[in-house]
Amino acid sequence: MKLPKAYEPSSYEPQIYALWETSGAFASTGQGEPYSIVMPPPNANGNLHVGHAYMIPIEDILIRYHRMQGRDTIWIPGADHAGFETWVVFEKALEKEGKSRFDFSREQLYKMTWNFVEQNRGSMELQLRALGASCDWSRLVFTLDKKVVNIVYDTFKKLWDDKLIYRGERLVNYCTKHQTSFADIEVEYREEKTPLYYMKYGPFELATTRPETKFGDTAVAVHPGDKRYEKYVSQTVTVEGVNGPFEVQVVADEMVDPNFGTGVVKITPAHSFDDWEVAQRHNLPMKVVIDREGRMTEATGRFAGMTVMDARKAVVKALEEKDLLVKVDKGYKTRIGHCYKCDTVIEPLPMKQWFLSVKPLAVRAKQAIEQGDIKFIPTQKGKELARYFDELKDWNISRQIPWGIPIPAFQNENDPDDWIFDTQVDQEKITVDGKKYKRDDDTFDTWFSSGQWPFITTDYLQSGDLSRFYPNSVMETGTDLLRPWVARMIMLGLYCTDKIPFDDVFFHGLILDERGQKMSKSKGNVINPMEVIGEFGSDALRIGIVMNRSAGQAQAFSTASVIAGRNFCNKLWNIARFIENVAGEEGQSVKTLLEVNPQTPTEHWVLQRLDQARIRLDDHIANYRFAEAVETIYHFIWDDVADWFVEASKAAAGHGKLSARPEFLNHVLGLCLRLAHPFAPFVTEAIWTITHEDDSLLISQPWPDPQPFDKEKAAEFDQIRGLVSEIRYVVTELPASKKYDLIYRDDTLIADQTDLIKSLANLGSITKVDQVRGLRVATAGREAWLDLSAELVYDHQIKLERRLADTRAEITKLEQRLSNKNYTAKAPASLVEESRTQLEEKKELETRLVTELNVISTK
RNA sequence: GGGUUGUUAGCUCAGUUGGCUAGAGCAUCUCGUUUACACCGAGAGGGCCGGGGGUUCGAGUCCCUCACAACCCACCA
Repeated sequence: MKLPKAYEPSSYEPQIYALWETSGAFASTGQGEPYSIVMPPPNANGNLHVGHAYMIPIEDILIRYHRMQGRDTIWIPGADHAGFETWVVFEKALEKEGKSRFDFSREQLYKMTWNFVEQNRGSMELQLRALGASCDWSRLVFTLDKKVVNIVYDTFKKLWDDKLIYRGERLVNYCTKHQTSFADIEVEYREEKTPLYYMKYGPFELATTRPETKFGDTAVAVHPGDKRYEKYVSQTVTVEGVNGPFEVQVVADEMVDPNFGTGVVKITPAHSFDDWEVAQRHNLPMKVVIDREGRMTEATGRFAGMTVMDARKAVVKALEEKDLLVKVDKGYKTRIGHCYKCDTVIEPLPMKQWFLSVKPLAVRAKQAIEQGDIKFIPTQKGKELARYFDELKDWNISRQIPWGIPIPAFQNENDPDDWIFDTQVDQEKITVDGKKYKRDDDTFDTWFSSGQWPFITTDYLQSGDLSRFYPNSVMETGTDLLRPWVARMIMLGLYCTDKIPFDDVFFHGLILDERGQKMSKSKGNVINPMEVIGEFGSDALRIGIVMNRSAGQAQAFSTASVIAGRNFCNKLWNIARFIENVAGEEGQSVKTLLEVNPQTPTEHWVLQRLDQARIRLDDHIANYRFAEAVETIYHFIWDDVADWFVEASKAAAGHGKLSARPEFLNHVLGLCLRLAHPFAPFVTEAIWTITHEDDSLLISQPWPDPQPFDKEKAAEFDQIRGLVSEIRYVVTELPASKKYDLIYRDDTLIADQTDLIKSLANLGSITKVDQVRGLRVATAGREAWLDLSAELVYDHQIKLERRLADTRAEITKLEQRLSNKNYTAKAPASLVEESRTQLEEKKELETRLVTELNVISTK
């Protein structure tokens, strides 16, 4: 088949992907050393974003590369039920229909959400295909699949039996709109202006931003060293309040800043995280005054039923009326937590939750990190994580949304403290040993189940056929998931399997918009990867996003780089077109890929370059330097293959000479496609399948072996390149209307490669002469002259003079360096030797330049 | 307040354990329609490597310090 003139990604990519998928190329082979990646599961019913457009190519590069290396490779895709995110979307859809979650039972809600997800599912899977993800779709795991739930229950049971699960009342970040608690990391804090009210408070005066919580006060705290209030500590004082007098204890606690406000703090254990801590330390009672709807409770008397904000106004007014308000600082600023979805102010509320005692798990995880059992890229992330394990608090694993894995626990109807583990979560009530139990309606925190992802997806605990892929070779994820996810995978992985879940962790940074701003819907600066693919192609996006980017750094998206990627694909395409044409003219077919040994210097040279590129790619990929790897393949293909090798092959192509042997061109093309395939899978595969008449696929080809080339021969071509570059440099400055001639004497390389040099340097002729004239091609160090008129030579004089000055400056520098005894004594011998050689070369060049200038001036 | 990262060409970024004249892409300038490619070719220009100090024969790279930016954690009653 013939290659069409231009590469149109959109007309090849879908078919190419379908070819791969139907051929079974994505499946593990069962042969060789296992190499595995488990994909961080994208939201099942969402769309991919640019973050995925970075994550997927990286993982795909690793997978394709190792697959070609002959490893037994698997990339397991996943789909996330995305507990909270999906829930919000679903609830909005419900609201549109004029319904609410309160109209349905939990079972109904779960089923409805399931159907909702099913309906909206599929787009992210299509988008993964558009990105070229060579993952094994037959292994796709959904985070609510039965097997996931079963393992999560086993883990919960194991933790339960190990007494690491407990029911505790804790202050939680509670969103009164979503009726759910949040992990600390899910709360968005913002600095805001909020009035600071100074009020009379028994014998004290104190400041608070939340006067409405006054009814929940059970103490006041002062700093232990604060002389002003020393005498009150441990006393009970009577406070006149808006609802009449009440009593509180006075405690001394370090958390109080004696310099802030009046140095006195009212303690409301039920509605403030700090106060909660103080209450724990001093055994203080707790009084709840705000309910889950965000309204004041009966305990607040006449304020009951008011919203928090209304109550605040009403209480302030009441304080004023009772002359208890001293002053108001209206300019006070503080950080207030908001629900990251609906922006409602987060209320700290005490609630019964399931907790996991993380200490024993964290200690083990930290130890593993400190022993270096896991390789982190970038390295600092490991240290960050080790510190995090020190300060990790017990993990609240309950969530109050129906869309998730139900917690398999039941409560005795007659004894609230009697909880049993049971997996019959489809039953609202069960009877065990004659006692009636009621199901807990909470679901697990998403991270509790996804924290087990590496061994769930590989069926490790079930010794399934994928268990050889655990631990995973590498976990590739975003820096933002270091704590919520990676930390948990390590803890739970060690706890459940006694193994670290992955050998390496690679963190990719956030992708910012073109101006370095964080992307957000509200800013309207979100880049849709599918649009980029539509415009430039999938390979272009992959290359553009991987190049100019390093691990763990938040960096801007760059359309220019995507364009570079597109151009690269086009370059590859056209190299293939050229080779196809030559092969066609010569009657050669590309059907078979035979090993073809190099003959000419050009051929030796290109194999040398190819080998060097291969070695560098191996090294870059082994060290997760993807941007450098892309740069390596880009420049090898463009500079070495297109600009030198292909150009050089033209010199002989028209002469029926063998230096442009079509079979060798084909051979090189095949090697290039293989090297480039992990980075630009679509275009390389398109070229492969079009130029090969058999039904082989590039995706399944082996990575190139070391190449047979002769260094000496390759060096000859380097000599030619030097000469050609020099000629081009000189000729560029000359009038462009005509071709120039080269003359030489006693130069076998030039004699042997006349056609090549003539073609590459675009010369009129190359002739051997006895008497030279014109301008010597000075820097290349060959016996060659450009046959120029005296005027042209004279015009070039200035350039030569400048070059001479530069050369002399370099000589001075080198001489200074070498005359420094400290340098010659302390620097490595090889380096000093290098400097010496360099000096020699520069001096030779100087001599040639001087001679040439003398010749010019005497003319 | 604590921590992390960053500050290199007009823009976006590389620069691996300190070592040759600090690189790339895009952009800019000059020349060029040589039948693979104008999504091209040949060539060029452009950098007090954020400021200051130090260690070293040698610093973009290590140390100190300052400035600015981003992010994370904690705290702010």
